[in-house]
Amino acid sequence: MSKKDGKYLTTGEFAKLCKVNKQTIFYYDQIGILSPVMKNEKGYRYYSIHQLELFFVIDLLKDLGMSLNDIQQYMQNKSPESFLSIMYRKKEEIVKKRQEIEMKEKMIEAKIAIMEEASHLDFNRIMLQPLPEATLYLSKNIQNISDENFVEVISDFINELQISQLDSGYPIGSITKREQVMKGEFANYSYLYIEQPNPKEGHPYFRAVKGDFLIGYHVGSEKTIGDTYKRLFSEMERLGLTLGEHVFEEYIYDTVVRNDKEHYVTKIMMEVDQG
Amino acid sequence: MSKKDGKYLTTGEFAKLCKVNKQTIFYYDQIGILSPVMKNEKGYRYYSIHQLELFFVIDLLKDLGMSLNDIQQYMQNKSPESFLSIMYRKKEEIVKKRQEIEMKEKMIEAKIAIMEEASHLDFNRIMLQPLPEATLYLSKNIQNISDENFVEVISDFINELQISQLDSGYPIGSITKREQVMKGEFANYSYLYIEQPNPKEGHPYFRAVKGDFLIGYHVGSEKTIGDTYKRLFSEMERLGLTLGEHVFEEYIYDTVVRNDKEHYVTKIMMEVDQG
DNA sequence: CTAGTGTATATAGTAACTATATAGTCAAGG
DNA sequence: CCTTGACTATATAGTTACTATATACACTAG
Repeated sequence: MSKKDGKYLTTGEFAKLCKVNKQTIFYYDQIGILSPVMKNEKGYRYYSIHQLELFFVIDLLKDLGMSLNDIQQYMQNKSPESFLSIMYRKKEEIVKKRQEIEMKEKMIEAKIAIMEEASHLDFNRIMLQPLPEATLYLSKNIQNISDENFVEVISDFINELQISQLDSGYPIGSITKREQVMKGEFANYSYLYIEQPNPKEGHPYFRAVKGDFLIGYHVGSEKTIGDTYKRLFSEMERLGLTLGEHVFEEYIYDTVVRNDKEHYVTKIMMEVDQG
Repeated sequence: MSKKDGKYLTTGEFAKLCKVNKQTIFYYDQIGILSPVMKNEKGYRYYSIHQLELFFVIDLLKDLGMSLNDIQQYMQNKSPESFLSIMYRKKEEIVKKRQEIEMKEKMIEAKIAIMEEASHLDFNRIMLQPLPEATLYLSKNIQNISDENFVEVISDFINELQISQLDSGYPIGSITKREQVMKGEFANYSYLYIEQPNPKEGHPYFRAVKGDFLIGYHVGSEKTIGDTYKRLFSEMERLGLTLGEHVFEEYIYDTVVRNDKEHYVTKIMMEVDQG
């Protein structure tokens, strides 16, 4: 549709170019954030192609978390200065958002790697393996911790994961000291940890591990994990090994991929020394 | 809160760690996507820290556009296999999403650059400037085009911008041929274009420009652009120049930053030859 | 001149929260 | 032991940004 002073688009055409529902365009007119340049005597709306750019800007702002209400505030009172200041603000936000996306991409890759690896495992086999050095982000010590303190430590740990983008997608694991394991206190962990495949500089709570590990898998709820520890200990004895300083546990299949606790799988990695 | 078999979190604590409203946690229980591991005789909910991981996964899926309904479908029937297949799908989607974010970041940078530059301009001055070579993405020819064809060409142009991520954030400009300009048909454009600061390989419709330009700014609606052309022509004559092949127009201030057409600013760049 | 597509308004429904109202629970201090 | 304040629960209504549906008028092609 055209008039002498330029070419115009109908609501349907405009909506198609914006790749949204026609109703959305009506709605934007109604709430006053994007009204047609002209309306004919029958009430038909006509948009100019310059308004497409405006739509794209609205879409951009919306994408960056601006509400239609806030957008409307700006639209009532446009100016190059306020637009520029919004852009500067949004520039900061989008950088953060990009970093979050990048982190999530890494998380997905990690989940894929874990699940692919798990699908090729025989959970009944116990193996002796040297594990390479790894960087772990540790929580504060939680051995014999009280309930309130536990919540606080976990809270700190989780917050730090999110603030510093340390959630690599790898499972949150636990470290138990030999003494507790020997006493059968398998749930009396000393630390929680999360592996960092690409460690960042400037974080204090890291810690490297390296050495020989006896690795077994416990299938079922945590309550029966003692049974698997028993199997591991007898295998240890058979191989003439002694328990090292720490035992690491990681959930491989948990509430994320299983409905039933009986199908949970916990990986147990025991540091061992040649007797 | 704890029980002999591990430490538990109340709804409030859990919500805080998830960084969401407590009501949201109730809601997730209600729709059955994340229910507490246990509920006491008074109906109090208790969550385990492993459920935090489940929440993070839900949040991830939600972020990647999965509806709570779809998430619920999965949660009813979890398995490592279906989780893995979701992850593979989401991996593709997040790559696309990252690229979109990157594009939007570039767009914001471009808008900032344009606005900053504009804020330092004197719109009354006419300048003779050599312009460097630039890569432009062009629409099909729209000279003397009919209304239906116009819509189709614009549609193609805009679609290609979005599909091939060519929307650089620079304004959509127009190219008018000398002949039309001489006849005073300032709105009878031959092409639309958008500048590509980082041109991609493998796109046919690109075109480089380079040479001397007489640059002026028209303040006000398009209807009165003839006045500014008149000023440009007299300046051209004063400098002993003749009009070259094309004239480029770009909206600097438009409906995005101004409510009133009288404050729109159009940049006019006339190719000129030394007489 | 009619069929089919387009436009309009008005109203109701949806997803995913979010807020509010009301009531029961619990631990700490006087 | 009782009260205060901070927590828990459910139920219901409200919000945002659409999205769908119903009804009526307009335009265009055969």
